[in-house]
Amino acid sequence: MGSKERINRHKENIRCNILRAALAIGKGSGWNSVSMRKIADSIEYSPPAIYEYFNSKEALLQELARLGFLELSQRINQARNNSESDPKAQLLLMWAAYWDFAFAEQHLYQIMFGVETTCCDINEPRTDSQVPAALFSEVIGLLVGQVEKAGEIIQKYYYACWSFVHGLISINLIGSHVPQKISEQILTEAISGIIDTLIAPGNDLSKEPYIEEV
Amino acid sequence: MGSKERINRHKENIRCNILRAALAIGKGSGWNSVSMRKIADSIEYSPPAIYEYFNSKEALLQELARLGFLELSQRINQARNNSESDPKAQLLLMWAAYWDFAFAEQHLYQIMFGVETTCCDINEPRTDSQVPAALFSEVIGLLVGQVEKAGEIIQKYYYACWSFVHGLISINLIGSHVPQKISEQILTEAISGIIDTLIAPGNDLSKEPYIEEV
DNA sequence: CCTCCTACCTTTACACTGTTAATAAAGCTA
DNA sequence: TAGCTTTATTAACAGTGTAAAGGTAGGAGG
Repeated sequence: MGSKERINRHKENIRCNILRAALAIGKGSGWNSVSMRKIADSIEYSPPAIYEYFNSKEALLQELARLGFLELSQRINQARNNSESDPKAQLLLMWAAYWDFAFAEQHLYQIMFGVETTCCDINEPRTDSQVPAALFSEVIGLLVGQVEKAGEIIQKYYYACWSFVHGLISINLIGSHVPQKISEQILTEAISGIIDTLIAPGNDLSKEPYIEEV
Repeated sequence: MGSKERINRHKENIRCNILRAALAIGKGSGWNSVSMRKIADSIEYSPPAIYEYFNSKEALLQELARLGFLELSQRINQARNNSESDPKAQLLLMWAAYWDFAFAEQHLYQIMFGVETTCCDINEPRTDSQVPAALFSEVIGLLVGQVEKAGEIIQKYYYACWSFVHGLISINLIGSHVPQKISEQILTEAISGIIDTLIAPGNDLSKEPYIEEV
């Protein structure tokens, strides 16, 4: 009864080919021109055959985005493990990894965070997309220490860094002719600056208005 | 021959109706479901009639985006004029105006900066979209003063602020459940922080690597 | 006043799109 | 071998952007 596994392997293979084809078309001609028929053409199947593997085009693209988050998380994790144990240095390298991913996989980044794609169905858990946040938060936690309301402080600083990095990436991807070198310089300086305000002694974070209400 | 003007007025009116209809549909059901036929239905014309006024659907949406940039620029300008003449206070209010616009006109903001829409044709000048940058740069220039390489410093700080604000807005629009109050707090603190590093005495900006090469 | 011409608009049509229903073929199970 | 399940196909539907052809009304010139 090994045939069952062979068939499963075969199906998995087709599924993978579909994803690969979609990604290739997206990279080559933009996500707008990705169509079920073109994918079908590419894998030499009829268009409805794809629906055996994905419920809809939207689901297919979401799966691609999910794989993107997997890869992104891996890169961030790797950046952390490859560096010394100083949390600030770790954070800088992790954000650099995020940055590098966004440009190495521009098209994946677009469906992961593109306005039109992601904002629609927030019903489902989307756990994979939350892994990066967890990774960063953990390291930020090392800097914050065991203070009161640490969770909220961590969240706040994570969002601050993420906003900055994501914004800088978006602006670069849109094509606003900022030299990449300058962007990278802005990136490291800003992240470094945010972290410094975080670990500055005497910076009583608990004085923030929204935390005040105990 | 005043009829010529009446006709022109009439045409301008139809053109305006088309834009209004497109915006209404976009606001109501998302930009993906905006179609020439629905617009035509809404203004009670046949679909090809729209092509008398806009060369393509893309051009129509781009015109909407252009109007968005006009409105945005107006708001930023107003924020500056309504405030005292302290450049830092001005900048904070101007970015607040940018922020408010993004949420008051979420859908406009999406076509103005949506990944898929904007990144395609950068051939044309897109002058209207560059007005905000000019407005901010002017005020940043007041803080920088008449130092060497002022232009590059201004550009750098403008991009730093813009990235941050745009990133925070994007993340909020995507729907990542950050309480808006916290976002606004992050916003003002970060912008204020960036400006402070800018006007900090002894902060020799000309020491930056990319400026060094005289 | 009549003709012509131009601008505007509609109908029709084409080549696409995502997706579904009906159908055929192939392979495993009994 | 008979039947059932799985997998793929063809045909079709509703919708998309857009181009070409046709008509119709209103102003211009005789």
